Amino acid sequence: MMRRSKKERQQLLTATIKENPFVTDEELAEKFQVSVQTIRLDRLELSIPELRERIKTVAEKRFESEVRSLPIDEVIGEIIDIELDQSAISIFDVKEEHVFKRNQIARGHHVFAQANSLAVAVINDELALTAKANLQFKRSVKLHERVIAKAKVTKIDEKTGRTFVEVSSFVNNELVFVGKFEMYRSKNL
Amino acid sequence: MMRRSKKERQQLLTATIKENPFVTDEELAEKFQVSVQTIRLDRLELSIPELRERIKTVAEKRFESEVRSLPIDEVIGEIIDIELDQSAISIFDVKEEHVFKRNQIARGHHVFAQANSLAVAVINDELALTAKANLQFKRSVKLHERVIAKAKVTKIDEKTGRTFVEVSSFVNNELVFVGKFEMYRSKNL
DNA sequence: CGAGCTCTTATGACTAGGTACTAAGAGTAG
DNA sequence: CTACTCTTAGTACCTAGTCATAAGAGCTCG
Repeated sequence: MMRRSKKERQQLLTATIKENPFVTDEELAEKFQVSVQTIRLDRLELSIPELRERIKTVAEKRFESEVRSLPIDEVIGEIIDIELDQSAISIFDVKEEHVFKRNQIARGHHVFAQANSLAVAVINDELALTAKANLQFKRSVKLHERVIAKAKVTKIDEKTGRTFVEVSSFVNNELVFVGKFEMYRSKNL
Repeated sequence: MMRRSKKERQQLLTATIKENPFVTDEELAEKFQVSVQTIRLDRLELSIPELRERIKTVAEKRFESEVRSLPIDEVIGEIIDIELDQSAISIFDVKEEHVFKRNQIARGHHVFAQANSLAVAVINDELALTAKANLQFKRSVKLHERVIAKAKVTKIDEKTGRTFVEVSSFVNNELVFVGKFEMYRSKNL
């Protein structure tokens, strides 16, 4: 890489670090064919923190998002009340990561996921899977709204164990979603 | 925290670091009421790397998963073919994070999410939302399986713009999921 | 032409959070 | 009593920096 003007170098520097925060001053000096000191002055001017600070920031963000995405692994939304094989209630706060950037409307699959995982959770069995579902998205859910999903077990087929769950989701008492789920369970009752 | 035996301390040490990799030897020494050297000997014995290495690892993992979770923000699964307002195909590889730990079966909402986001994507409009959906989970999808979802636009209501999309998902040519979506779009045609 | 300016490079002292190694003391078991 | 484990201490060294100071090169303005 040939030598460039200060301005040009600093622009490239910013871009380079943004793309790969794991790069050291020495590597950058090599890349831009300037001294390490120059790179440090550049970072100072551009308020770019040192390597270890950058790495730490990246790691911390991962740790934060880890916590956030962990419940996704089990139940979407927080279950606040449950009576197995009868009913359950969960709440789900719509955050930035759940909406379309363009219009701040929650993606359908998140609303569905809350309802679906509540339908799974309400079933008193180790294995519960969704067999069929009938969904109606009544109105769109927006960023920062709190969705309260209420599941009610409407019928359990005594022979097959097929369980029918109806989930209604509300935002401020307004119905936003209704889902009828037919659930499969491993053990018969 | 009172002093414990070496074994006990090392177990707690492992747990502590696992829970919070950002802790320094000095903080650990304080916590366990031993010298910093003892902590270092412990880490050596337990093959626990130093703070900066730990942080780096966390950061690197985030960087890897960044790439993986980025498309999640837009479309679940990778779109490999699309003809707007006609049809679309996407593939979705089922990974650890998509399955129930207990039985390695993919959670329904991931299969739904792939289909739903494909239904959204196929629509030639800035704003497309799911109004209704009818789902059938034909058989369970397991870890490491590759789901190929095919969406077909079956009808577009010329007045309202309501668009009907049928999505069929396959694993090795075997039908695993069918979804009928009624989609809402902002602009009439 | 020289003074002042920016830019670059160098140097030295210091920092955090370590590694690697040596040494020494306390307590315990055989 | 000796041998061993465990713990603590201290030293030299490392990386990837910070901060401050100094000096030289190249340009521009009067």
